Amino acid sequence: MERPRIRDYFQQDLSQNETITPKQRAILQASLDLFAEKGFDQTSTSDIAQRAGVAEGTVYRRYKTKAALRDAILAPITAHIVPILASDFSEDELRQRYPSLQAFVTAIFTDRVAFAKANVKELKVIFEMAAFDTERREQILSQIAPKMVKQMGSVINKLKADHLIVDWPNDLILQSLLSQLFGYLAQLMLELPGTEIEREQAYLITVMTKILTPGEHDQITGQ
Amino acid sequence: MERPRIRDYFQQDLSQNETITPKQRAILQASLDLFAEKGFDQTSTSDIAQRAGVAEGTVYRRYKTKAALRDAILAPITAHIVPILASDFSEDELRQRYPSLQAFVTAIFTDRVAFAKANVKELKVIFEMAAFDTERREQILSQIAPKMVKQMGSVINKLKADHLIVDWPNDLILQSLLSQLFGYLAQLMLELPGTEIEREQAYLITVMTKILTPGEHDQITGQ
DNA sequence: AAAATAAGTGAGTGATAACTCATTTTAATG
DNA sequence: CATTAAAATGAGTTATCACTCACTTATTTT
Repeated sequence: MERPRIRDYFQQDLSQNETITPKQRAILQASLDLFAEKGFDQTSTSDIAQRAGVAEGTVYRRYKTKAALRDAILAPITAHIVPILASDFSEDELRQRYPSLQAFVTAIFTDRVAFAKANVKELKVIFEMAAFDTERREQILSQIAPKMVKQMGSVINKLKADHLIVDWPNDLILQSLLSQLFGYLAQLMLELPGTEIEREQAYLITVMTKILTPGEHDQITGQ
Repeated sequence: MERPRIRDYFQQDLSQNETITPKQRAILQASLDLFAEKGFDQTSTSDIAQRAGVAEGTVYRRYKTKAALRDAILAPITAHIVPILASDFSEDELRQRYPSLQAFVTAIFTDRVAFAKANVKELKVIFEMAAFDTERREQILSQIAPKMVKQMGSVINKLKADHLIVDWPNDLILQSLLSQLFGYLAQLMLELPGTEIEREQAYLITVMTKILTPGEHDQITGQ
């Protein structure tokens, strides 16, 4: 059940361009950890230096500002989170036919959820930025949203054509599915008490299947 | 279509204990606005003073620290948000029978959504606090969660007894419904582009009904 | 191994933000 | 109207934080 970690792509990205020293790597790791724990504003550069075991000046050697450090952390996350969360649909999953919608939904979401679980810190960071920093939100969404809508849109269209799922506008289908997914991820990220993760996961699949299944209540009334 | 505003309870609360001067009221209003616009950390006390049209010292007259000011804002929100979001179920809605589950869900959620729309600023503030301040989150949740679970739990139990909805654990039902609601609220709060609010709202009801409707996919498999 | 380049250091700096307090202004009371 | 109390003021204090730089240590090159 090995899941890819954004962290790995992270290091991969960096070592492509220039060599990265162990101390610089420690700074990035400490920043990610602290941003996820306390949030960006609540983390000082001296906090980062302390956690990374370096002098504060070292933090500023590669990244000229704290904002640049944040962006250096954010970039690989936004770059890799979409391809993994949204891609591979048409290639792998759709090629083979699934016996039921439930089986299909299960196949698609179990490993996405596993991926999310393996990258909780990264998700926390990206959520904070997207939620409370308007500029950052627009930046992140402009990179993520179009690809996501396109990738998943093609899957949805194929399923619609075969009358396997409800005939609703794609953005509405996506919204309800993502709401369920994020609701689940919120539990992981916020470490809410009294949640049995495994049970929730099976339930998540069931609810998503139910939403997608064509049925009697599908006429959307109102304007 | 007048919906209660937390703002009103806010002023009500304050005027009960002591008299509140116009300038102090302006400070609270400015704080709420700025916290919702920029977030707590990004708002300085001088920002607040400027927006409220008072001297910075005046901000500290009633509230000894910035944190105390935050708590004074947070308290009435948490205190009144639950009774309105979760209550009145058994009293009003459940007494009369609804022709369909859809009608019941519609009746319950339309005014909750309207209430949320009328209090977007307050919701933004409470979400920021709950999302990235662990202490505040526990404080807020300990006040909100138990009441919510209890209030809505009783409604769910009655519906279950009549076999009108799925026989799932209450916390799981709540989670999926709240996920949908929050997914919708996120659009309001983040002002995401390209969303037609009215259409989403009708859709929200439909999805919630679909989730609740008993059916064939309701066995939760997996462990 | 000497020279040159890069990496790392930490005391120091300027700016900003939270918070204080002596004084002034406003409101209440006799 | 005079006196007293409360409210408001804003210049000033302290602390913290992002960021700099002259200098030291490590690494690479010749």
